[in-house]
Amino acid sequence: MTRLSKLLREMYQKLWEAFGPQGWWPGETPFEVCLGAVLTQNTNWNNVARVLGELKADGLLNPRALLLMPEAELARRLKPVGYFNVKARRLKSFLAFFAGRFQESLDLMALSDLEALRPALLEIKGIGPETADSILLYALHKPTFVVDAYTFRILGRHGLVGETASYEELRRTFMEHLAPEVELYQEFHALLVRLGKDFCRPTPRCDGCPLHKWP
DNA sequence: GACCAGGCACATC
DNA sequence: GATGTGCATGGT
Repeated sequence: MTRLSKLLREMYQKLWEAFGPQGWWPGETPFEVCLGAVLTQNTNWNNVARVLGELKADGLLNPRALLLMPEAELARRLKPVGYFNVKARRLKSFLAFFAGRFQESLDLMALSDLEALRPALLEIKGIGPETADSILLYALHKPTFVVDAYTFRILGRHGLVGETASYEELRRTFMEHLAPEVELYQEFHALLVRLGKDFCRPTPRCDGCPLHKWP
């Protein structure tokens, strides 16, 4: 067992003991998870939940309705999440990809393997590495690790990776040192976000942090 | 009123 | 490859 795999397991253990299961991703259907992944880009989840709730209440939280909706109307509905023009365009490009290749069926999409689907998702304008990995891990249950701003900050501050590490370096760090288990990856990422929100802020709040002065 | 939030594309050096 | 900029609302 390498040093890193030991540290990562230890970190996961401490977070689990401190916070318990996070039950991610919030969302009733895989499709809703995909939309949330795009809408939450650089945005507070509360704003996303509001917009998704409004779409759901109006019966519009499905591929067909959103494909038919004019982009300008979609943008108007996305206002609370910020970047609404950009995100309307990004959702439209995701929907087009999805309808074109999988006939609106996430079940078919889930049949594709990770190695084929990840590059395909990354081809879509507006789907970067974090959004692609979120869709793969939480909507399609593929064992890929999601790296986000909190992951960079937490691993950097605790000296597990260099300050200049790239997205792929961090993703590889997790995937090469942990068993490729979907549930483990889901909980670990969610726990890192929880830690980031509660303690590992841009200005740290170390008082009470379960990883204080660790390792 | 500043700072922050579960990024990404694109231009430029 | 690294670095800078635009995109924008809502909570603290």
